[in-house]
Amino acid sequence: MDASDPENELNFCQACSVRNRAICADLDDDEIALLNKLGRRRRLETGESLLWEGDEAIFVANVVSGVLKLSTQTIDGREQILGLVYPSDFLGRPFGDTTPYNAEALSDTVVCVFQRSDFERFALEHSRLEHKLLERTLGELDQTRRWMLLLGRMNAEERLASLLLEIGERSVAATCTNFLEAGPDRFELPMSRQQIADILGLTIETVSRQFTKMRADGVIEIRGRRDVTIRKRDVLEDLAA
Amino acid sequence: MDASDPENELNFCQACSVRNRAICADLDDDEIALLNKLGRRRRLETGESLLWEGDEAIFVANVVSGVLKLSTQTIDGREQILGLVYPSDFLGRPFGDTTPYNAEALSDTVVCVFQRSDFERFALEHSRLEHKLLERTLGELDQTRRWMLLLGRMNAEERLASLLLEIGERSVAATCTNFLEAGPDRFELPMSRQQIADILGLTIETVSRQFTKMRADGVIEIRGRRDVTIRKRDVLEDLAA
DNA sequence: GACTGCCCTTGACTTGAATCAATGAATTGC
DNA sequence: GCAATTCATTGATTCAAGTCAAGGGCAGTC
Repeated sequence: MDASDPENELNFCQACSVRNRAICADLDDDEIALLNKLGRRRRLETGESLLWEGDEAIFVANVVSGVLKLSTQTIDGREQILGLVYPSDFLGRPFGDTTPYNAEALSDTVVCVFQRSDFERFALEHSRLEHKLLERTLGELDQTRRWMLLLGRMNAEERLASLLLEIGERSVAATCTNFLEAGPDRFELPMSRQQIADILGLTIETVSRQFTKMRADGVIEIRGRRDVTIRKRDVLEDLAA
Repeated sequence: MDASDPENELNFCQACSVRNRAICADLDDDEIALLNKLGRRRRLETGESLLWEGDEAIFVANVVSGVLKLSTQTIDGREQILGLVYPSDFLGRPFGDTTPYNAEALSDTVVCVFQRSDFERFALEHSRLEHKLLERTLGELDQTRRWMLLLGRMNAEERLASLLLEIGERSVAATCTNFLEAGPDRFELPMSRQQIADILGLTIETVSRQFTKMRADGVIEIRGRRDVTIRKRDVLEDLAA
């Protein structure tokens, strides 16, 4: 048996890298052992989907590593990304019949998956888990609402500035040492220009023009396509306002 | 003592009109009696605020009657309405330090207010309440995310169509018999044109033009400023898509 | 190292919503 | 019952972002 293959570990929770940050954080060893039996690890490759909007809600999951996007679309195919999901974040719709969004891996990803029915039963019996889930859901709601101000009232420049600042924060928080190792001022974009457009409610061309403008103004530096360095954080923060 | 004044009733929960729909619905009589001691009723006049964004989170509340708006704004004053809160809905930010939005009454309103600390203590000890709150928060998150598709990807016509359909549904659900008594096809708008603009991320002029266009197309009928009748529901649903 | 394909960028033009400005209609107060 | 005020509509114009179209550059492959 290969201990480096997460699916083969007998108690993967013990060695879980998000053990102290995910909703399982407050559980004691016995509870963790029980939960461990209910879940299983699953790898997703870049571009692979875990949930489809409108499907019966069968799974819920914790993200162990990687990034996923949550999205929805209009009937005629315009996509809107609803949020990004980083390690230790929770994913899926407990206590509901249908999945309210698509979830697709933006990078190679490992998730810890539970049958929704198993998870719900466990949650109802272990209120500490349910409490953690409540706190997390309330936080997510706050963040989603902040995003509404961006989508409803900000222009293209303000939107991109806000996103860059947020990705900087999140990529540090998610990895503890983000792999470009330069704090929130240097990071790797986890998504394409089109996906950035779908997050910000813009088109790919508008996003590209804003990147060009910010680079021309010396606010950011871009190496390759995805390696971003913030050069004038104060200016960026003013823009995001 | 005047029993019609909610603030003077000894056990207002017993006669509460949202008792079976609010988060208190699953509590037994003993629990209700306890909760009753913690809360107090408060009247708000149209335009009066209950919560201010950024303030320390001191209160949480249930809406008993009336409608409130939740809003936030950019530094330079552009407002975005984050949601409408109807009877039986929950309001405020438990398990968080600061209030994430402004809450203002759109009509004369009665709320059932709790000190956040009291409410949290009660919730932690009564997991049925906490479970209800979790379900409600998850539902709110779903709805907020659906709204992101509107703000990010829909044009003015689609936005107004979506809002009219939603207000129709909500005003029936909230009042059981909405007072114009004609189901989801006739209802009173609980807000001004400016507020509709702030909900939809548009300007008042654009909203007004869309109303005019829908009326000209025979899709809706408007008497006065706020009494709306849906004449061609199918067309409106196609537009909202 | 050139071929291939996919992103991404840039330019030219269009368009939908915002802005600016004026008028009209409803509500409030005197 | 009329003035005052607020709210809503309509028109003219501007502008930011979308659309359409053409290249450019990087990554993988043979």
